[in-house]
Amino acid sequence: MPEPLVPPAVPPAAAAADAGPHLRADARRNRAAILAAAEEAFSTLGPDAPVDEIARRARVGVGTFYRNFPTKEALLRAMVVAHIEPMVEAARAAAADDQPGEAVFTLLRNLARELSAFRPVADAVAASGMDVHAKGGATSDRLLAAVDAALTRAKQAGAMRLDVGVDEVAAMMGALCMSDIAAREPATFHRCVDVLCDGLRPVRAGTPGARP
Amino acid sequence: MPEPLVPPAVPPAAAAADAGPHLRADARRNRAAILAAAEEAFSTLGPDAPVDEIARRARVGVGTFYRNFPTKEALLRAMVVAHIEPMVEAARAAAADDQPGEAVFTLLRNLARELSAFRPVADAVAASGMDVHAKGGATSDRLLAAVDAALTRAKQAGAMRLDVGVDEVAAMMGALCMSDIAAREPATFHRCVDVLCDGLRPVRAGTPGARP
DNA sequence: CACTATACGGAGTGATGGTTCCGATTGTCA
DNA sequence: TGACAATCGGAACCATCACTCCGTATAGTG
Repeated sequence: MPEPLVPPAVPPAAAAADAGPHLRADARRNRAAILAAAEEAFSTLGPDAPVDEIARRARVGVGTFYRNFPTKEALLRAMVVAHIEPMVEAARAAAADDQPGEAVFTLLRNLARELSAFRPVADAVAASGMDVHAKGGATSDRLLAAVDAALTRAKQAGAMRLDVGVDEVAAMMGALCMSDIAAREPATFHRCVDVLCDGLRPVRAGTPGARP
Repeated sequence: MPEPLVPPAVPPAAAAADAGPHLRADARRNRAAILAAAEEAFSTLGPDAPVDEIARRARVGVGTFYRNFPTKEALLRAMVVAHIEPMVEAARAAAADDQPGEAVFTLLRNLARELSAFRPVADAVAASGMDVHAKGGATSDRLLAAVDAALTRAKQAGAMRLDVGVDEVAAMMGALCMSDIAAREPATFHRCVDVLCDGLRPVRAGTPGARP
């Protein structure tokens, strides 16, 4: 629990990208610009896009960068939560859906899309030494838990085979979305996601297998 | 074509890690030591292990490093072919096997093992800018072709569903083996490979789905 | 065993990138 | 509107890293 206590009576301040309690208008604008620029820079320039370049794209000096994020790692952490939070929401919604069967599969397809958008950031995180399973642990655990809940409900509804767990699903989804196939061959990528989803459905006798 | 002409009548010199035609004994030893050290360094220190560190682990000066490999990229290329060549062999053997059905699946399991050993190198290649689909293109294309042949024979033998191609198989195998699940959770990883293989078998009516 | 071509080691170089510092600028409140 | 405090910009700093150079050591040969 990083937040100590007494959140200063400004509960839902900025949903955009949770900044501190009371930033000056330009500061807030700059912070958002930096986040957007970083997103673009990592996508375009690869996992180790320089800070100077990110600042340049945000039309901001490096000084401003380091006032908003004490270190490059801090920026990455912020980007991670910005990406993962919506996924957690989606997973929770799917777990609460009253048609759990189809909900998981649409969830998985949505996660596939968002995870592959997340890839450049994940690569940057990996390249910068800090490993996700220590730093972002809390966040990614929450995602796993939410997905697990959705899977469980789908199993209860008989829409999913029982002999695969979150670990396997997460591993395969993660692997697929972090691979460069997602960016390079969208068509093949979607085929793979579909195959994966098909593979999660319970094996029914008499299912016609191959399409012509 | 970097080699001009007149290879000095020493055709099959070194199979270990194709060095030049006639190196002095210590030079040859050092080259091998560097390759081994690099393997270890990339595994331990991550994709951008410094050249100095590789040389140190090989108990060799940086000068020696650069005499054996004109550039870090050259080292990476050498490592790539060193990894991929045996896989090509294995794939060809599988394609020539007289039991194509089971041969593909053991091939895939072996490839899974060797691909995950290859991962640190692949990451280093990716991190160093040069992308595999241009530089190592020739080599990886040969691997793809060999695997394709094996798949085709398996399909002819009726051991594999017809509606997936090399692209899908390569994408999923690559994704799975390049993900960190292989290193972090070997058990889960093997489960996933098994699931993938199962998914490639033709869908037979009446197959009992979930194990208890 | 002596001699020479070849290989060795590691200090030095230039470039790149993360981080700091401080004078100039600008938003905000009285 | 005026003044203060917070923010801005970017030059400067330091560490890291790929790569070069050159004096020294050694393998291979007659």
